[in-house]
Amino acid sequence: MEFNEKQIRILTVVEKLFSELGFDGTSLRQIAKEADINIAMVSYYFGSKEKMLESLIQYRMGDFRLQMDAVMKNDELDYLQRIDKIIEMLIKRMYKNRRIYKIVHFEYSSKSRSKIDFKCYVDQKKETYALIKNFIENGQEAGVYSKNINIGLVIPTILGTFFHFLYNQQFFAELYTIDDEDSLKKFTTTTLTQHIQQTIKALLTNEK
Amino acid sequence: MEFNEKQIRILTVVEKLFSELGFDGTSLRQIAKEADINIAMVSYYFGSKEKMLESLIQYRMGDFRLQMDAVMKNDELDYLQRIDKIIEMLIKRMYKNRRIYKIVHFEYSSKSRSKIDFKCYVDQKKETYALIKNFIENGQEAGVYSKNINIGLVIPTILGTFFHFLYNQQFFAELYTIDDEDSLKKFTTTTLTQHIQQTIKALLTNEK
Amino acid sequence: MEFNEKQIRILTVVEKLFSELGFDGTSLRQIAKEADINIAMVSYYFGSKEKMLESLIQYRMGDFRLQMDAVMKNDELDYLQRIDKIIEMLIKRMYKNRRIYKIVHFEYSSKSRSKIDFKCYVDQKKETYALIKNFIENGQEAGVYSKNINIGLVIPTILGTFFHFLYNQQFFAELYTIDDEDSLKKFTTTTLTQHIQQTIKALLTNEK
Amino acid sequence: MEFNEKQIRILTVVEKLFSELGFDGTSLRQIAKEADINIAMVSYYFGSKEKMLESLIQYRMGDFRLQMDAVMKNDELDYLQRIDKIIEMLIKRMYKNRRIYKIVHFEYSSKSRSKIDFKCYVDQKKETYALIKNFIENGQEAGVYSKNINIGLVIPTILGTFFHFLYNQQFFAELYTIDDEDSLKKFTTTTLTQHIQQTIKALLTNEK
DNA sequence: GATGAATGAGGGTTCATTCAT
DNA sequence: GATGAATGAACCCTCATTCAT
Repeated sequence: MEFNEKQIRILTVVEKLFSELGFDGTSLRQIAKEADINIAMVSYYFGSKEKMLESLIQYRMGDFRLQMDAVMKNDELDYLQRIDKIIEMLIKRMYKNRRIYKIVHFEYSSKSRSKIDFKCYVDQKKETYALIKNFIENGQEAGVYSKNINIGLVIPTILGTFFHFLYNQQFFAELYTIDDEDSLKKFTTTTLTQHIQQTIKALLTNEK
Repeated sequence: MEFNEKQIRILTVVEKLFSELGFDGTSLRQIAKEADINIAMVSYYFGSKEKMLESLIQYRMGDFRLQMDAVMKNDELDYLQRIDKIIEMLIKRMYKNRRIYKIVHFEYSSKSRSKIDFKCYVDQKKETYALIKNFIENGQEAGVYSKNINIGLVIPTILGTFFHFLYNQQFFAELYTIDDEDSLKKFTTTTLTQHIQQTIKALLTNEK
Repeated sequence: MEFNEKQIRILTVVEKLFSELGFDGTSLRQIAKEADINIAMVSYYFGSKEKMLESLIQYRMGDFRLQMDAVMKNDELDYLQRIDKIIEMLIKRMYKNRRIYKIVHFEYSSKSRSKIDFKCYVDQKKETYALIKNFIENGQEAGVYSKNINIGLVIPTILGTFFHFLYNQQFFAELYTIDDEDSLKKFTTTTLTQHIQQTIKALLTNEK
Repeated sequence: MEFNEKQIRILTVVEKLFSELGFDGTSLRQIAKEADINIAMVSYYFGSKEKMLESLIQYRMGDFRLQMDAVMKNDELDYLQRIDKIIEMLIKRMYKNRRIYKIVHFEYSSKSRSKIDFKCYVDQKKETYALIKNFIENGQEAGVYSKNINIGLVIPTILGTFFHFLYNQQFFAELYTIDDEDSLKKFTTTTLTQHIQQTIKALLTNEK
């Protein structure tokens, strides 16, 4: 499905508001006002509020799979360097798309949202899982990674650390003096990324 | 602040609905109906919807600090056994209170909820952080734990892994055949706990 | 009907709030809070909100008739001096009771308030009218006052001028630099009183 | 600001109900029912209950200034005839707009209504005052009117007499056998008007 | 294709009053 | 006699959506 310029303008506003105020906390009036469009446009373009969220997910989740393959098959790097690269890339992706992730995390885990189709999100999760699984298994066969690892839970550790940090940003802001978006981005791409890399490498290479 | 029997009944319903439908997604009428009370009771007892959430947080966050001290000072266990115990306890606590955590995670990270007082939650986070910090530093001084650790990010790794798993439960349900609350609880207290223990221990004891 | 100390305390608060916020604009909660009593006391003591207003009217309108007789029969003063005295007294009375008058003026002229019994107010109006009528007729027989006067409309002129000034106080505040209660009282008892005296005397003594 | 047909229909109902039941005593439901519109229309058209009152004031106070100029500059009439004309016109205007005046008198003098913008009303009052002031001063210079007059209080005397009569209509109904709207109008335009004309002329021409 | 007008439903809150104690 | 707890009804307002144009 293609989106025209106006639809994209709306979706950009929607993403911002949904991530800040939540799906139920955002009204179509706010969206219409902030996007400077008529309120009827929303229903007209997307059908309903729910459908609009689905469109947003689809719009944001579309172009993810491509990047990863490249990294994983890069033969110049060894397995430790490659996991560093993967984590770096995952965090960059999550940071860039943190808004849509927040929306999805919340709505996806709610019983009430059974009407919303999260196929795009789930598909992407499956792909990421498959890629990581394949990568770690190769590392295990190459004798670099420990065999005693619950592969399915590696991604929750990477992503979970990142998002838990993000959702408690106010709390960590004091601890690490993060006071604006720039410092947040910097902390994320340096300190936080390093911590996660360190953690995952320790897990993957630990003997016991 | 003390809560009487009726207030607790309401808060129990509120916790369930808020965690399933979100704060904005839950109406006072739903709460009143499910708790079998008059809708005016909500305002009467708590003042407002926002205050009701604060009361819920206060009610649930009240009795946490006590448990941890005991574990941390248990001299019979060595540092590796103690970190296992701590993680086990943290996960049990989070699992038990997963509903209120979900609510708080979402609302705490929303700009719109600046009116709500999350002091209880933040206080508890601070305490948990202080205890973990103290524990790890002791382990470092004892020469058991590596000195190259970002202590503030250890908790996000523990809690983040757990919650990311939880919020994507539908996804992992297929992977690990989790189909009801019992199997979820079992998986959490065994496989997931073990993974997190393994990860954190690897991180803490890793040389490099 | 007698009122005990607590009832009087309530009625004092009620008079203030009703005159500032109106009957419908004042809630029993506000009254209870300001009078520092339990909210149930209001219904308990007066039966209902409407009955409470009736009690207030009764309480305030009780002791009016006595003062006037004295002035009217004061033989030491001539008819021009006596009308001055009467107007002075009327304005003092109205100023002192301006709050209850405002309430009554509004509610008495409302169709919806047919439930409320304004007997006390009407009785007092009748008496005042009878006294003024008698006084002017005596003045006419004495040849001091003109015979071409609509006696029933003299009181509206006196009271109306006063209340119109009062109800548009904000407007006149600029014109006459009235900025607090003291300056209001001073203006009322001097300039405004003089204007009304001058007007009524001109009317009563005008030949044509 | 222009009002469409439907808005005017609503405002007509609003004026009637507000003047009979008061601002706080009238619910949007009553208005919606009587105007035969959906209750949401009120907020849709005017924004809020308060704004609706402002719109009503604006709607009613819009076209006043024009009439007066004509009368005041009518050179065919002498100063006594002209003050008669002015009073006649003022009373006609007030009678015609008695409802909105009642609403404004009450709400304008209430502390609670500080949110409502009475600019239109105040502006009109200022204009009327300026015109009367100018007219009387001209009469004084022409040697027709006494110089010993508090000009700012002449309008309260004219308007006050009228409104005090109106607000105590129930009382005067007995005295002057006024039992329907026709007899009220007749009394107002004849007897009451004459009384006020007589009073003001006596005041303006009185020597002392 | 796009939109202003309009609406039924429901939102959170406050109301005056009652009743058991 | 006095009061805290409780309630049904109503409050104003906003919601997502529809429909005629």
